Amino acid sequence: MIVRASKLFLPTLREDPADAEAVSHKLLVRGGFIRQLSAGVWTFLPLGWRVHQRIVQIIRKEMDAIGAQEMLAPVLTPAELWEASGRIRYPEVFKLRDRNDRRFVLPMTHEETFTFHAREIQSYRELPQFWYHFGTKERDEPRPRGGLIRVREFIMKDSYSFDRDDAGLEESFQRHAAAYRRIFDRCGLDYYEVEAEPGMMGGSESWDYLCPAGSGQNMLALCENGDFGADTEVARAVPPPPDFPERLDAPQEVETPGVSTIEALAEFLGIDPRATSKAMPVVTDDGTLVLALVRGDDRLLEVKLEAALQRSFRPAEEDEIRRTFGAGGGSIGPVGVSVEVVADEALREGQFAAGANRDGWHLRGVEAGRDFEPRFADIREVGEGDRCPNCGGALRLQVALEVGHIFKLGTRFPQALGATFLDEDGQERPIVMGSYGIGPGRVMAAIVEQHHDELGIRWPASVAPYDVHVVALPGAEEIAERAAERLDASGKSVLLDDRDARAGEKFADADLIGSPLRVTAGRKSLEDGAVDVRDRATGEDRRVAVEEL
RNA sequence: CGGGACGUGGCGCAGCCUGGUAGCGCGCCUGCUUUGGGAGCAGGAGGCCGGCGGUUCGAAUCCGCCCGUCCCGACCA
Repeated sequence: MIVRASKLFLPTLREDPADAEAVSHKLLVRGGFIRQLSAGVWTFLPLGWRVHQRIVQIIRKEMDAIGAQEMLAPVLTPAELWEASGRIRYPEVFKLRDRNDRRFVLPMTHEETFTFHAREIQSYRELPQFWYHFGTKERDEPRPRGGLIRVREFIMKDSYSFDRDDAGLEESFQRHAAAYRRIFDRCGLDYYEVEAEPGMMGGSESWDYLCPAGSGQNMLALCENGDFGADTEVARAVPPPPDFPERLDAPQEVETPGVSTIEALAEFLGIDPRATSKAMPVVTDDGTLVLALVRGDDRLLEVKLEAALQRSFRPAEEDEIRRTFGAGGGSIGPVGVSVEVVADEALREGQFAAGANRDGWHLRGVEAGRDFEPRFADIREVGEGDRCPNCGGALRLQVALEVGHIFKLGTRFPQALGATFLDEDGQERPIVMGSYGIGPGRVMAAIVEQHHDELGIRWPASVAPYDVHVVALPGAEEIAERAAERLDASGKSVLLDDRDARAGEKFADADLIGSPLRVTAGRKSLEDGAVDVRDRATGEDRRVAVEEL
């Protein structure tokens, strides 16, 4: 197919849009791929939609290859389904009413809808099933940002597996994981498959596909030796060891007037800040007060504590702290308290300074197991300087973009919505479910984040808007046409720049748009009856006769 | 939801502090010249200055409220 630039709606911009920060945001807008309609709401212009469609097609092929069946579920969804699953209470769910006051939801994913249809599955003989669609998702995001990186409406490939038991789910999950790896490979992405925090989806296990990028909402912890990559929300790393002071046989009270920070405490006691501990009292959603304890130089990571407690929580308030510990926030500790203590793994060995539950006093030489009985859990945030849990190599943190997420959901939705089947023994059992999502728009943003230079985008051939960008310069229109036709005949998609514009402008647009090959027909090449072919990625140029294209 | 910034032709910006008939660059239209990396000259079109209210003889400019957009945080399949 030959598309003429003179007829194409391709509004390229010379300057970066003022409100863009992320590279992918700038280049996709400048290149005329996308335009914003409202915060987090984007239109794909012709070029952007072509790329989107190419990504969709790669996903579709790989989903079909594992036996998944494509269908299409609606956006408008009766609220009852979401009441049944309980997800209606999530604040980012768009809700609306019709003229008769019937309540609807605009889904962020389609677990409810697909489970609703899975109710027609009656026998183990019909299992497993893989269903998927490319559906529009809506999210009332509190803060959209970064072009296509975080949006309020987007298309997602979501698939759902239905199995009779956990072993079946494991198999379905692995097949999806393999398909996802092929998809991201074909898209030319550098990515990591990592354990993830399942968040509000729940379920027993989930994996994330994270792409290192200049912008993104996830943080990857990567080992210098390449044997470890994990989302910092779940990463379990080895913190640098403390330089412990001399061991004490029992905790010793020390008066520490006016000392409320870890730095001040370490300095006052003349010890390594790593040999101190920090107490964070929280109140869980059932009203229980819990004391979380991390090393003085560490930060508590809320999602990890939430996972450890299996409940959400809020920080305790000053009066709750005083009532429970008999001291203010800066002076509390784990010794002699009646509440549950969740201590970070880093506190398992050694003696640490801690608050004494007495204003203006601390304890030194506090030892877990001897002076208090905590429940240990990994609740600290991974930091620069940590070591790899596998090989001890240095970890570095890398911003990353989540392009896919797969979940072992189990029976939560089938149970809530009554999707059951009969097994060989005639027993009614809930279907065991998995769900698997990829955002093609995010994939597109991630590709641009990873494939660009100062001039523009360098699309991998598999997803480029056009295979070849033919630039027709004045006097060589005819040879350009012939080149385009020849390329078209050989099955390439061609963008022919036949606009009445200057050479520099055409080259700049070609670089910006970023198709993998550029073919230039102009006076220079005309002398040889040839064209110049340039590789966008390498910048390599060669002169080729039209007949040899 | 907390903090910060911004809103002026299509795009990027100045003007606002110190009120007095709205400006620059790019883009756009016409003509001539030019033509392998974003041309030159000449002429031209295009703006409820985000909205509403207030102060004032007079508001893009000062005050108030609202809306929108971006950034940081909280939040996030």
